Amino acid sequence: MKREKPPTIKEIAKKLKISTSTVSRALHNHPSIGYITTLRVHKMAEELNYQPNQTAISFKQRKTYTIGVLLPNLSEAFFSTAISGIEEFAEQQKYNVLMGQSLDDPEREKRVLETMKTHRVDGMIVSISKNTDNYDHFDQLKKVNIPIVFFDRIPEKNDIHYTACNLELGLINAMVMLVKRGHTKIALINGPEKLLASNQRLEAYKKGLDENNIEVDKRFIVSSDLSKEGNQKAMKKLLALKSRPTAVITFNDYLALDAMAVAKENQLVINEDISFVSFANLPIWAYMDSRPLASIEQFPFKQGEKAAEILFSILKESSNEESIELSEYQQVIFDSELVTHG
Amino acid sequence: MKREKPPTIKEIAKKLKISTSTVSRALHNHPSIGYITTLRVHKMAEELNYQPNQTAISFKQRKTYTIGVLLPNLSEAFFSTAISGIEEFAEQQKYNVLMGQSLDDPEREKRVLETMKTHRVDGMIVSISKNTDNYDHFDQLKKVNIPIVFFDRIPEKNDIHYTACNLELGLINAMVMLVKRGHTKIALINGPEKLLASNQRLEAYKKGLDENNIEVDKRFIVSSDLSKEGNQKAMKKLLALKSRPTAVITFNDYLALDAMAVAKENQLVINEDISFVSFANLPIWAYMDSRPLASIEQFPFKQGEKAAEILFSILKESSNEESIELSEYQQVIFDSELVTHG
DNA sequence: TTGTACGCGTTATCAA
DNA sequence: TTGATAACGCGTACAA
Repeated sequence: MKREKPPTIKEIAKKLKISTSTVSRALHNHPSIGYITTLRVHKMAEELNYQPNQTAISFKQRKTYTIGVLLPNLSEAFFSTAISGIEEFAEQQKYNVLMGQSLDDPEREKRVLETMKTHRVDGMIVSISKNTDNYDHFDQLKKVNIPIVFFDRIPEKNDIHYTACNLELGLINAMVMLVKRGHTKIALINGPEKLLASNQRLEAYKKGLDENNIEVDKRFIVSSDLSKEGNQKAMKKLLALKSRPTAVITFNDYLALDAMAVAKENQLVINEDISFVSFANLPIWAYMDSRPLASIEQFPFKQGEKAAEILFSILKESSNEESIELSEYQQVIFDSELVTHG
Repeated sequence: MKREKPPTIKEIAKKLKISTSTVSRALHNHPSIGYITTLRVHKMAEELNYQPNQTAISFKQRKTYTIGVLLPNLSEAFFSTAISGIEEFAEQQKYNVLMGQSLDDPEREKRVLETMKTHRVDGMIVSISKNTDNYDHFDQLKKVNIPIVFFDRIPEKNDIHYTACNLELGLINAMVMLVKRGHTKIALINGPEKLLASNQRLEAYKKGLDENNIEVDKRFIVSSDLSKEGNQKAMKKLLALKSRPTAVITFNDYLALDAMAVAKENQLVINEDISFVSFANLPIWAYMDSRPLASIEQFPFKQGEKAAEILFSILKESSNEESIELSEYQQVIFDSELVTHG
């Protein structure tokens, strides 16, 4: 069984004894082609099961109708939700999605970016790995005119497009709720200090305390590398304090899970002896018995969708060759929302 | 700011006053090219920041070094875990992953498949939507020589490559465990009847009962459309029986969550008044208080990885033009494993 | 060891 | 309304 090549416009042309250019135009319903010819071409195309060779088109048009999405980890709920939103948007625009994960390894991130670049994706959506501190490889893409929209985990730069989530509002609402319930000893288990996301949480935390006229107690601020062991260690550190916190805000849901487990081991009753609030990345608290009082929702789906929207607006604009590089950087910040788990 | 075209071998050739073929060969370290020339070419390529235009190569070689992955839903843990495994394997092979989701809509499935076909992916990994009952569009791909490896949700045909998971072993082990604990009234909340996966579960369930010398009681077999309401309704139906089951096996973890919630509403204590076993798709039981006694693990990551492995073995083989279509269909079935949640 | 010439499938320009 | 031809970037058979 020989591998037969898919039909081309050339074949259609030959069978119909017309030129390839006529076929091409007929297939695109070009007005200059006669009605009958157009009809005959379409019929023959149907008959031969013709499909345009996208690789040839991409090559010629310098456009692949493909966007690249590079995320730290596809199996994390937060990111897989986001990618679902991105895919939906892209599908509507008849674009394809090329996917890669960095696994939080900067080297892998660079490699994946490289292959996406050589594959000539039209644009990219990127959430940077938590260990990335050098953004040169991203600038490289800019040079070859591949726009990037950063998503959620963004570099600390101004000359970029991005979507992100402002954690402040949600966190401050959380604190107001905690204070209303009588909590004053509110701790924070944060992520790695070098992470931008950690900084944001810390700042918001301090601001929240301030707005509620609570002094910052440094012992209540601990951090974890986000490994299970790190999480447990951080929580244990808090529980070892003479004056224990009565409420704990955690960097994310996974951390909350680990911290709550440690609390339970210490015979503490969740949401009685000690309350939790976490930054959301799990969708299933509603089913769980021990759960945080509330989560601070960051809307991965909406964020992903928006990132895609921004990217496509850039792509469209740059194909109207007139106005290149005219628009400013698009930076959309969603407000986090407090979701209580009654 | 003009969009400058990326450098090509032509440019390198011109600057070095040699021919493009020499450049091409030098870049591939062809032995026939002199050492010095090779060196000069590499240096110039470096200098100009040359990168081969993959779209041109794909076009010429009729090979895109891209595989397509089409899954029902990227935001479901089971599938996002799988895709993580697939991506890892593909990355090792320097392949790209084009991703799409059907959202269980056969029309969307068809559309996505179509665009992947026109984009000339080298091969595909597909988990079919639960509403798909016509496989013509998959056969189309076969015709144009794009191999497909089906994954987990596979069509009922023999002439395909696939990886899947045999649920029987895990389920029978589950039943043995249940019987050992004194259960004889074991119910099954199954998925939609037309789903292959439901059939498999039902067959395994019957076999499991048989091996334990328990009669099949039809009232103990109910099914759900897998919506939250459907799940609750199914569980309520079981609880409404005069002679209630003492153990319930559920189609998947989500169903177990809903069913357990209903049980709790009825003042039943999980794993005392009524026990659960589910087919696994959630990774976080360890953290939950109410959880099934055990889950039947289906290894999405391993399955995904294996599917990728099979696909690449096919791709490699078909590039050794000698032996086309020689090999048989590769069909790998993993055994499910019972994982207890002590 | 290197260069010339061609073709992959499509679209665009120019000519008829 | 249609056709001939060039071009996109690369690899390669053939020639030198």
